Amino acid sequence: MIVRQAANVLEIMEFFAQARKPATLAEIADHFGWPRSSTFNLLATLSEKGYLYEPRRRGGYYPTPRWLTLARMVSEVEPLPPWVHALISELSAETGETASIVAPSGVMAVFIDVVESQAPIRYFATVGHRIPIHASASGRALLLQYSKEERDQLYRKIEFRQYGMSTPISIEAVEAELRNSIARGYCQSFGDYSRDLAGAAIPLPIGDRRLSVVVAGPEFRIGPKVSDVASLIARTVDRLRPKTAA
Amino acid sequence: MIVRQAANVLEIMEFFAQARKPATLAEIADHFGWPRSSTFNLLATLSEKGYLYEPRRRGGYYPTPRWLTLARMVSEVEPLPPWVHALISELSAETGETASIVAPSGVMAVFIDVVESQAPIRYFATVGHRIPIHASASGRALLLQYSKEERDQLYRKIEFRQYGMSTPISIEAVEAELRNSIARGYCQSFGDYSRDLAGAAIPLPIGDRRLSVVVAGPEFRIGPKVSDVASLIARTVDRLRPKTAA
DNA sequence: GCCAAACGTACATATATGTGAATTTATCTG
DNA sequence: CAGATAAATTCACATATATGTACGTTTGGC
Repeated sequence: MIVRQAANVLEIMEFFAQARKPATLAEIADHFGWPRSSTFNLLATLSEKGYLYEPRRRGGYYPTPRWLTLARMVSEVEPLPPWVHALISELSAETGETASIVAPSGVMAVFIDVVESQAPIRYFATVGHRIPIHASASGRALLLQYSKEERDQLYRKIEFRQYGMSTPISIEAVEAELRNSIARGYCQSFGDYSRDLAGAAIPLPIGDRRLSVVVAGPEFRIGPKVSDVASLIARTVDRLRPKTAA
Repeated sequence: MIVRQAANVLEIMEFFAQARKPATLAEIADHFGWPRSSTFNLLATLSEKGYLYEPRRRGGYYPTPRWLTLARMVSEVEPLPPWVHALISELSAETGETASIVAPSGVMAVFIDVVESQAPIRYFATVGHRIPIHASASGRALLLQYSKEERDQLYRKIEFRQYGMSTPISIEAVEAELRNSIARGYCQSFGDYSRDLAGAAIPLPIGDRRLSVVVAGPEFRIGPKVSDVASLIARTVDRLRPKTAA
């Protein structure tokens, strides 16, 4: 069950991140198609808790810096080493595609750092974006770091659906693709989950964290050069990763 | 009306900001005394939206860096000029008390930047903290920047309550205190709202934003030296504020 | 390797909550 | 400056939602 008002808080936050300016109750209510009265209650709650304020008289609401304070406190724990962000910046610059760091979350894979392509046609991903772990290059690069038992446990929770033509729709199909990936030296996906989207990924264990790096973009651009992209990723990781790292 | 599940999202976020480590469903449910089933729904919602993930197998939930991404986007708009944070850092260091920047929000005043005292007994305030605008030194320093008409409009919404012995409980009392503040050259408060708490504040208009600076601490420490603190604030502002500023 | 205890998940139902209509308050216009 | 218009707020009621209960799953102890 989805908790509506919890989701609404996030929607409001995303709204302000886009709008980048204060918004009145009416504007927010209209934007989301919410009743004014409900919007009033929500905004009042967020204000009361110190997360929204009215910077100018009658100038509407805006988030307080409290979000930033909290987000910083939370993100200071186990921050990604700086070379990891440098890695995807460089990969994105070199390939012209979107490069990301991905972490596991149950049966899903979550983007935890993203550098977007600058191309007009590009893979649009954001931090927090989620994709099925078994139906994506980056996800399978995570699965490669699991033991067989761990994978088996996961498989039981996965609901196999045919997202695209090449989606693996059985445990055996996933395991086969994992074996191929090992042989190939990297993971790849061609529209497994999102149409027209292709990507190359490799595992990126950091400390005891199981992460992966992925470069993804439209199939017609990535397709011809997957293996080049994959080896670029591998070489760049080799170069940037501190030699002493665990 | 307070929207419970909206507030709960914030509580969870604050919980993680304190805990600074992943927490399982059970831990979170127990911490707040929430039913497991409700907690499950909430966590599922936050996960689905990409704000929570499970970094390790069976290692519990933790916020994704998405919070940070959004908070940054939001806070990049009209950031406080760097000298403003330097101002309160210096004031806190010099006085040993908590120094803050405060903004108006309806009948309340909100802390938008805080440097906390290092003293064992200190004023504990955080960004997002709210106090009644009429019953605080910093709030009245905001009111001084309002026109009489604007103040009158505000007064109608204020619910005058006797928070402490010196709380102004009428429009006339507030106006009188504002006159005193002008004569004195700064605003002060002795337990107007919080017991044993005293502070000195002055207006700090920045661009078209009406802000104020306040130094606050326990009455026994601040009391004897309010006017010294106030003039220190004024001098420091004069020194740090760019001369060309609007 | 088994058992027990803890944890995570699904679902029907009572209830807290979101909503539409009405009221008050503020802003715009001529 | 008054009348009109739009926004913000309040409140009672129907309904969507949080929860108690029950079930399945995982883990750690022996």
